[in-house]
Amino acid sequence: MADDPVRGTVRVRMAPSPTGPIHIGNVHTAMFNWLFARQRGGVFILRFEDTDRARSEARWEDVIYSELQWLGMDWDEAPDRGGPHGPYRQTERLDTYRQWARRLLDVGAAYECYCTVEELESERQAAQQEGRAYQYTRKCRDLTPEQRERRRAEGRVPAIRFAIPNDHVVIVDDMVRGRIEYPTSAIGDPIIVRPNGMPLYNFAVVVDDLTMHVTHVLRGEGHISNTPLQVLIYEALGEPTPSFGHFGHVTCGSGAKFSKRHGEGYIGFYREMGILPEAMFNYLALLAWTPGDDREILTREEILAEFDINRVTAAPSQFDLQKLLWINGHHIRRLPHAELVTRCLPYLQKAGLVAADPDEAAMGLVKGVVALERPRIETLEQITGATEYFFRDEIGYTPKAEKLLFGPGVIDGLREVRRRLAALPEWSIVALERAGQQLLDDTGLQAKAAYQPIRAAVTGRVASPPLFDTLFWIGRDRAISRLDLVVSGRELPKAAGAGPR
RNA sequence: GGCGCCAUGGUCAAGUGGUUAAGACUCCGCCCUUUCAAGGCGGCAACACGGGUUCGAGUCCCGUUGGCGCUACCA
Repeated sequence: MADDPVRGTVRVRMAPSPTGPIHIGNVHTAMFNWLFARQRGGVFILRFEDTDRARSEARWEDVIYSELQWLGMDWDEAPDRGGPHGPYRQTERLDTYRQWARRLLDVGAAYECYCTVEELESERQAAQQEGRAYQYTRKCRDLTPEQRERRRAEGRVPAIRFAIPNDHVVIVDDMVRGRIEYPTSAIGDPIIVRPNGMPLYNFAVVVDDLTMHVTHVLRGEGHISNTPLQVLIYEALGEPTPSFGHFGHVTCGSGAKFSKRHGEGYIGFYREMGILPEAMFNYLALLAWTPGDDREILTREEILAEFDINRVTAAPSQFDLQKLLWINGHHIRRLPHAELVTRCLPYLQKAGLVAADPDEAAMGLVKGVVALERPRIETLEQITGATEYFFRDEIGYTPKAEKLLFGPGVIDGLREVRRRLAALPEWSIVALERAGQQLLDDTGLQAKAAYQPIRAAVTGRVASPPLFDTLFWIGRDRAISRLDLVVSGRELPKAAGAGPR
């Protein structure tokens, strides 16, 4: 179903203000818009609401493009690629707003208001002192042409106000929350165009959405209260009203609602820590939506095939890093191994563990150790901490490892281990396993008692992948020199980070 | 203050008048196991409150409370 039965092709949009790094919540609604469009063969539009010139910057537009790209979402019409209904930046559409404002004036649905900011402010304060809710008095609504002329002569430049119809209830059939009723008595006549010609948000969105033929306005719940006014403007203009749907907000961190600053609400924060885009996509899809059964780990394709706006919940939701990490772990484990290696490599290089242009041997080691850690890591970045002892000559020892190495009889045991490892005819996992078994047979020790000290001595920690794989990839020379150090009784270097292992 | 939206465990959530109120994350325990993970099994933990409607209410209605939003010459 490529087309909406009554309106033709589905057209949706994301309309952010480029005033800071895009918030997770906006990415979430962008994603639902994208899913809705792609599922129906529709069009996904990107438009920037940059009328707040002081705070809008081009670099934030780039951030938005790259975050969408990272998540695998594409767009059809936008400033960067044009489209039939552009331009796609509000500051480049001023003429259009002027034309539509003229039309509102002509049909008598809007009027010029000559009140000054100071006058309005004092009215507002008066209302506040009397304890009544302020609403514009509408005193410019019925100005005669002569009165308007007189004010102009005083040098006043008018703003344009929209005339809200009296005693009328606007009904919106919201796609995610059903019928919403809103009395017009709660809305004062709003200014829609400033004296300097700059349109205000609620007017500009309507003009943009109608001239871009947007069929479904899917956005955050913060816009619910704006919707009745917007519907009134569509009606006054005699233009068809799009369908509306309002998603609950996604909040991040402890209560802080709109922290657009760096940190938890910024999606790049998660990318940098090694969250896979497919995991982020998966997690975000599960916020306010479920496939209708118990599945939690889903691919982008599965989500695209099964997303259903009728199953989207209206309640707000809290972003939970723990669950994202769990989902990320699953996606890491389901990645083809070569692909996982490719994605881990930059993290290892950034940590200085692997050269910028690793040779074949280095890549062999990377592949080997990534395979060992694959079931253990939850983020790509964790690969560095988890595998550094495979790459460095010098390692640090955690308190737990140190304590274990000081246990009774441990040093003597390790001397014997060192001797056997040095004598091994072949350094392979099979040979190491055989030697390990031999050690148990000869000493009568339990595996745990025999192996943990070895692990601690060669890795500096008490937890690692299976011992013989670990030894194999550490290599004979490093393993032996680490054993020598431990056996020597010299003080062991401390592990840098307070890593638990 | 006025108006609007929202309300199931700590978190994400299933549920569309009749269920012992699913499932997942987190946490705890057990199994597996050379350690740590992964995996398997099990456990703790919820319908915000008060009234209705109904034979019967987490589900419908009203009110209260709480959270959020709008109430701008912000978006």
